[in-house]
Amino acid sequence: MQETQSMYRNINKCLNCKIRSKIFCDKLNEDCLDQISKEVRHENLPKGSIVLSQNDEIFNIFNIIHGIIKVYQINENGDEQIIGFLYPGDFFGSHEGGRYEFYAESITPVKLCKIPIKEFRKYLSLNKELHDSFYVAVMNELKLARMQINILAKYSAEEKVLDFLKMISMKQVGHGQPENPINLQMTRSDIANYLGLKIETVSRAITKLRVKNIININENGLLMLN
Amino acid sequence: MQETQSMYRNINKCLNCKIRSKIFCDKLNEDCLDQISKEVRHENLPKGSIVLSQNDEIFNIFNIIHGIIKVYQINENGDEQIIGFLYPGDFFGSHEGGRYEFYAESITPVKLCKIPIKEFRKYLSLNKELHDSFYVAVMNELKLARMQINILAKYSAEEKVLDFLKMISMKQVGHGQPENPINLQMTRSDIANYLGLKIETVSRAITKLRVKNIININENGLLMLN
DNA sequence: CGCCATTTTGAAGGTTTTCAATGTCAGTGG
DNA sequence: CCACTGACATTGAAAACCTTCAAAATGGCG
Repeated sequence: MQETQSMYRNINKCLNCKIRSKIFCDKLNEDCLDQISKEVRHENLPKGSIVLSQNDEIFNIFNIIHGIIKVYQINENGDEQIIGFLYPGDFFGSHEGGRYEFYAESITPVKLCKIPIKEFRKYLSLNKELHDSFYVAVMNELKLARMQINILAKYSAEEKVLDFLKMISMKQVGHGQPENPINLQMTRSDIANYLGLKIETVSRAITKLRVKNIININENGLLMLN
Repeated sequence: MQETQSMYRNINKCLNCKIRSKIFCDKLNEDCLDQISKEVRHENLPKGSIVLSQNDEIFNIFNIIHGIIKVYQINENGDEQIIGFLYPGDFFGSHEGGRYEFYAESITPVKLCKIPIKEFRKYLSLNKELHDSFYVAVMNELKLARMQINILAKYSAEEKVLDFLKMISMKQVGHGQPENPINLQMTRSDIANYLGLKIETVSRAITKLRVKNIININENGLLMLN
């Protein structure tokens, strides 16, 4: 009886997963979903939780069901460098070499789907579609990294901030939110770090954009005026 | 007779490939190497050749046997952004979505191994080790992209240039050259573009490093004095 | 309400860029 | 053989931009 109930819950967890259509799990058939849902755990974490740490051994990979994660590396000088903000439907935690290559920290309360890497690898080798889908996800990471390179190398502070706002707007759309208003859950400090600027410079850039009527800030949040 | 000779040449091409130990082809057994060597073409191109173009349909992927390739994207503003320099043993040309995501241009005379993507995919799906090896190569690209992000976001012009020199030195070692002297085959303009600086700033940074006795430039090339 | 953390604003200082000129080097033709 | 040319690199000075340091304003939360 309890067994049945447990299985029922498990099936629900993956089969009825809100973000499944957006991720590689979409490639799994009902049987697979049934099986893997016995292995995955859902975790609710408060804002500011370190989900995984650079150089730690990889035991799990994660999908974001709800909330926002910031991803950063500590470089050889001991400086923190943010390399991405992840939204519902994004995954993280798979790296070559057995160890995580960055820190992942929640900047809002989050709900995560935690998949043991060992189980996941099993499904990867069994399911070619899953494998391909996973490859697409990695290539997408690469695409995002190169977008960040383009922003860092080319643009002025004002352009960087504007581009950042557009990117966040797109991320929102990606998980079913409206593109406007833009909900900046991260601090100015995080934005500055991501863009290779100082916090005061980001603040001034936002002010300039406001004065130029490119954006507007009111009680509803930050609005893009195009 | 001619058939035999042709096959013999083909076997030689992959089996005796100078860079095989450094790339995913290393995972193929002799039978596979024999088969695939019938599909690959070796191409010798002069300096300044555009090997592939952003947004073009993908027909081939490439391994570098000899020479140096620069890889760059044209962003929405029409600006060129260099995202990497590739050396013998590096591969390029595989992207998600069926179209190349960057330009690849030789900055020295190059010898390339050109593999039809269709054939390559066939071997990928047949050979799990090859698949894994290929995945490692993609993850390595991601690692390099993130190194570039760290350099672009954090460092001063002088630190950027010094880091660039170290990176090129490592690349040299990676394909069997000594770490010193550093052979800068790319122009100052390319270095500046890669580092998000102007050519004059790169030039000044190199001068500063020379004055500080961190590097030395003589008829042998650029020497790192550590 | 008042505290603390975060954000904004101001002014001075520092670094990089811009514009301009000079220097270097390889290839070409007189 | 040497001057000329064009591409690339270096240097100088002024301007622009970003950072630093300092102070004021804002906003969430006990």
